[in-house]
Amino acid sequence: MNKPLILVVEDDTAVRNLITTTLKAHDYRFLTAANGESAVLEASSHNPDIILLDLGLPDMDGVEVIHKVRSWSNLPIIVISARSEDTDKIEALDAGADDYLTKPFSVEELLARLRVTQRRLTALQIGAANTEAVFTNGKLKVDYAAGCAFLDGQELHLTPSEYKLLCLLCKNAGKVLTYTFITQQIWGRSWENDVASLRVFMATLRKKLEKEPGSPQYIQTHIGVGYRMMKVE
Amino acid sequence: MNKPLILVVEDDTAVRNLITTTLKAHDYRFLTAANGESAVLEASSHNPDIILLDLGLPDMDGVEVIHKVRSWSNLPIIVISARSEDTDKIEALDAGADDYLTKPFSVEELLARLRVTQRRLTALQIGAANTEAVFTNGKLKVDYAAGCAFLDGQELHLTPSEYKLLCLLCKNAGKVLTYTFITQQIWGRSWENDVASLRVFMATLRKKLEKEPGSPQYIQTHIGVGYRMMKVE
DNA sequence: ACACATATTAAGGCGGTATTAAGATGCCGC
DNA sequence: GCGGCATCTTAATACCGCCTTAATATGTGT
Repeated sequence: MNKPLILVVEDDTAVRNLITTTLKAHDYRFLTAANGESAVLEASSHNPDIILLDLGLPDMDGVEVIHKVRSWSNLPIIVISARSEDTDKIEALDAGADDYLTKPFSVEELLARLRVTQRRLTALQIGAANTEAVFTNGKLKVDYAAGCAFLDGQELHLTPSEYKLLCLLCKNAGKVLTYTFITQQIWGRSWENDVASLRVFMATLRKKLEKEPGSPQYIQTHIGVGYRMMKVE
Repeated sequence: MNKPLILVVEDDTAVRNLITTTLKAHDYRFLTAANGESAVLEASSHNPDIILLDLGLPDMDGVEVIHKVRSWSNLPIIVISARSEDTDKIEALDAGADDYLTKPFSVEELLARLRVTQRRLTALQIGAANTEAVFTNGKLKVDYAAGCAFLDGQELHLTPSEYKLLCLLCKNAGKVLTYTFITQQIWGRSWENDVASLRVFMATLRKKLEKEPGSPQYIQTHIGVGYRMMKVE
């Protein structure tokens, strides 16, 4: 996977800088937001991998931010807060947060918890059921650990979106995946336009891995429903 | 999902009882282990959903337990420890723990973090191929989760309406379904013309799954009433 | 044999999907 | 900060297949 993109939501400039310099030093990319409104905006427009969220924001309560993000996405949210009360923790966690650190926090612990979250993300892409690191189907091979795909021994040059799409289909091989499910997994949302984009990606993906894109061998269309990875001998 | 099974690993009897009574009160099932060896054994033999792990065990270090479990499984591990040093936290998290609470911990917070973990588990199952919803009748198979049907092991290529119709009959196997009921389920309406369409769909469907469409084996006509999926041996 | 209900067949219109290309965006090195 | 490259988005068009409809054939009960 490429460098993960972290959205840092924190109004205190000093703390924000501390976090961002730490992130930069450890090979993360990052965005920042100083209030709730821009946090939601950044999250929806840049689709980060993880959100680091301070609860004490000037314009709205942090829990509200969690709710808004959760309304369209389930990307990991790690809360960093000065409030150490149990009720605060519980409220945030039940609202949809994945972890909760209290200030003052150790930078090393933050990094460790980020690694945990990342580990979970990559585990997700491999799929929970089959712990196989390599998916094989006919002449198609997908090496999840290496993050690349092969057809007939030859490596396929796939864009990030194409690769995600292929992984999703492979890890659910045999099942029909609906348009909305696919777009939610890839973009964390499901708008009308995303389905159109999905069709474009499907076209380019098929062109790369199907010998006759007209009569696909691997990816089958289910009209009005979605797509499905066929099991090839 | 059924009541989740929690493995509680804790050598202090008092703390262990506190945790287990709490779990029992909140509709969890649980197992217990008082040392590292039995913890690994229980985990491998009973396949719990989540492990609650105390690091201070008499026979081996808790981190070692994490490593052993992680060698074959990635089930969620929540560490509960008296050690509040950063290095301890980081070591455990990097070894494969999913969360880390320091004693004394709030019972409510523990429950909240358990809910977070559960939420993550169920979210995973949406994408994973765990739901075994398959209808079987003679040589006919309908995989609702995969969204496709098989006859004698061979996949049937059905149009959306044909598939819907087949599902409806299968889910009500043995019952006679009236024309109006079927059309309302498929199109959400019941006009005169829809019954005519239904007859056409029935013809194409039968042609695909009946060996002798003249004397149907699976779908029986009830004149003046509707159709019925027969139960075949 | 007649009337009625159901099955079959074929043709046309329509909607959803594939494909293409151009414009927008973001990312990288300089 | 700027320019070039790759990727993503958006829109327009062509295409294919499904659905509908109607007309005809077959079957069933009286």
